[in-house]
Amino acid sequence: MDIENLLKEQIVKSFDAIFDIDLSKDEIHLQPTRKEFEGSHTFVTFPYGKATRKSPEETGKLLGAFLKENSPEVQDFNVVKGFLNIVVADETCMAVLSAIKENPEHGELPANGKSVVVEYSSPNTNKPLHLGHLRNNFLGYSISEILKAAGYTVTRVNLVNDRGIHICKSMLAYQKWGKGETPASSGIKGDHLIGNYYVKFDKEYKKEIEALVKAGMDEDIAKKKAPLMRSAQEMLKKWEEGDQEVVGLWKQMNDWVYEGFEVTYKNMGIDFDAYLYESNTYILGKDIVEEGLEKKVFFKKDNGSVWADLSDEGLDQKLVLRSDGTSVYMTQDLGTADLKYQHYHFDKSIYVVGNEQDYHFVVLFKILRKLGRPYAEGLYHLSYGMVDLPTGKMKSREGTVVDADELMREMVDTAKKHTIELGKIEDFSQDQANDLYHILGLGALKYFLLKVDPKKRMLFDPQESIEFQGHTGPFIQYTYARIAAIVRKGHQLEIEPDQIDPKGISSLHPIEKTLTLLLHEFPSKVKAAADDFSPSVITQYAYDLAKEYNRFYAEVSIFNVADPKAMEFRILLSFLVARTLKKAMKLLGIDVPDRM
RNA sequence: GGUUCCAUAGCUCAACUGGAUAGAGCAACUGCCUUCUAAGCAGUAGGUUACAGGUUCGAUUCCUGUUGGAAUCACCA
Repeated sequence: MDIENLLKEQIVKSFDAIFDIDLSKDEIHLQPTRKEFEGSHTFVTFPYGKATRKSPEETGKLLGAFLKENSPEVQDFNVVKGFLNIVVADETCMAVLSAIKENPEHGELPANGKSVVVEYSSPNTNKPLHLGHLRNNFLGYSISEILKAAGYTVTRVNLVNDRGIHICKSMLAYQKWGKGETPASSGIKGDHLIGNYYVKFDKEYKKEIEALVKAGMDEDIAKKKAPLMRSAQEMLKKWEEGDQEVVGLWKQMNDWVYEGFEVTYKNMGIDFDAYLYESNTYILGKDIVEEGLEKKVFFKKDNGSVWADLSDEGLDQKLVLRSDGTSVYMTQDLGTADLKYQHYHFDKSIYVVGNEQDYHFVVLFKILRKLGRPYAEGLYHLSYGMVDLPTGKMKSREGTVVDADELMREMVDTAKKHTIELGKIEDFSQDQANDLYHILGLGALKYFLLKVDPKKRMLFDPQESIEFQGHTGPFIQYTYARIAAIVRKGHQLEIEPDQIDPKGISSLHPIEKTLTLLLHEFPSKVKAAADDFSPSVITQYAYDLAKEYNRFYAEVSIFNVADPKAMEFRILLSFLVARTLKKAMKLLGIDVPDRM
């Protein structure tokens, strides 16, 4: 049963009966009633004035009266100007709650037989993960969970960027200045150790450029001629030729990085179904370049470089293969797209990549369409905004980044501090306490990064840090823990939620009704989040639900009521709110604690 | 300079895709713990939705222009 759908049907019938106007259900649009008015669903009558030949207000009144008379689900109505506010019947809400209780999979949509590949994280192996990566990872993980709940089969792929000039920069710096340092010898986590050398390279490289410019060289030329850059390029060439020493160093350093990443991913609670490595995929696109030349999608310039001409689509020309025959980013991505399709036969393929690469993906998708790839329509760039600091953009090379490991540690520390101050878990073991700090700290961080619309850039102020009060992860976790306490107390009284029948209460408190209808909305929120690829739909929903529950908690007594049916109803309602909050948070990759 | 995106309370964000008096949180101020967890609840204050036009019953939302900001336009990724 879907109340909104049902009301739409009733409204269609009413239009037919009263005005002899034939509407389809899809034309009817309902919106939530603003809380200053009575009711839950609102139908706007302004657009129908011409057809009904009545004022919007009169139209609303006629419709409302008809609904109240003929629909058992409509208990009452009121009309304000052109707004018809509908009050859903108590019995309907009880039936709704009963149905939700009976369905442990409430909020999980039936399997739709479609598969989707979600690519996210995709780190470079030359530096540790930072705040920007956190947004990427949390988004990718969450959207995967949401798509699963929406009925898709999901494969999560991490395409590791493990080769290229930037990797050689770290390698070169290590070779020159590393003195055989290892994670073991220095006590530095592998990814951080490598990152240090990437920064070192940039510092020395800049010195070289400066010196050359001072000697009278043009800056652009100096950037290319600087000895360090030339050495790095030479190293890349050796790597591509399979030079043993270079490849050996590359393997060694990448292994250190992977050890570091593994720890970070584990802390984040992020994982993948498959890994792809660019060192394996970078050659793949070359066949497609040939194919594109045959199909006249690409053309070759005199120097041998290959280009896609997209000027007929309002874009310019784009390089797909260098004149020396080596591949560029675009070449690889063409090849990897095919590879993914061969492996997974996806209906949709999502790329979770920052919006600085918008243009790249526009071009990539257009080319694949021109090449007649059957999967081209299912490609989607989930383009998310950058995370800015108050000081501006983060730059790894300049060391002005918020490090992921450090930030997570700080969040957990802050959670610990808050928890100890409140002193509610003094009977916890050390392990239990540490688990809780982790759940809360990561919950705060994930919620903070996911609550903003992915498309928008957002600001992170490390000074003010992340809140644990108000519109936050811990607020929702707290609400869950509160309800867990209620359920425990119910258990002591031998009242078990799954044995409660919510029907047959004499009347419902308005907040009980609101909560029930909110629970009822969960599946449609999951669908909306999946359709928009937007976890923020879920964060907002979880917040609204938790907020409303806390209002209920403050206003209504659960165990201190005369009517045992009313008490049971409230326990069941609480239980189902908790169940739904837990599910919603799971879609965000956030755990909830039983106590906090 | 071309293209794309953005601009909402002091700050961080919403606004169900064109609907009611634009909502939350933080920060400030007032109340509420002898009763189920105060990481909570209730309230006060805070707005010319960057600016100027236009479209219509109705605009934060759509169109045009202006101002300010970001990204991108590499034989980098």
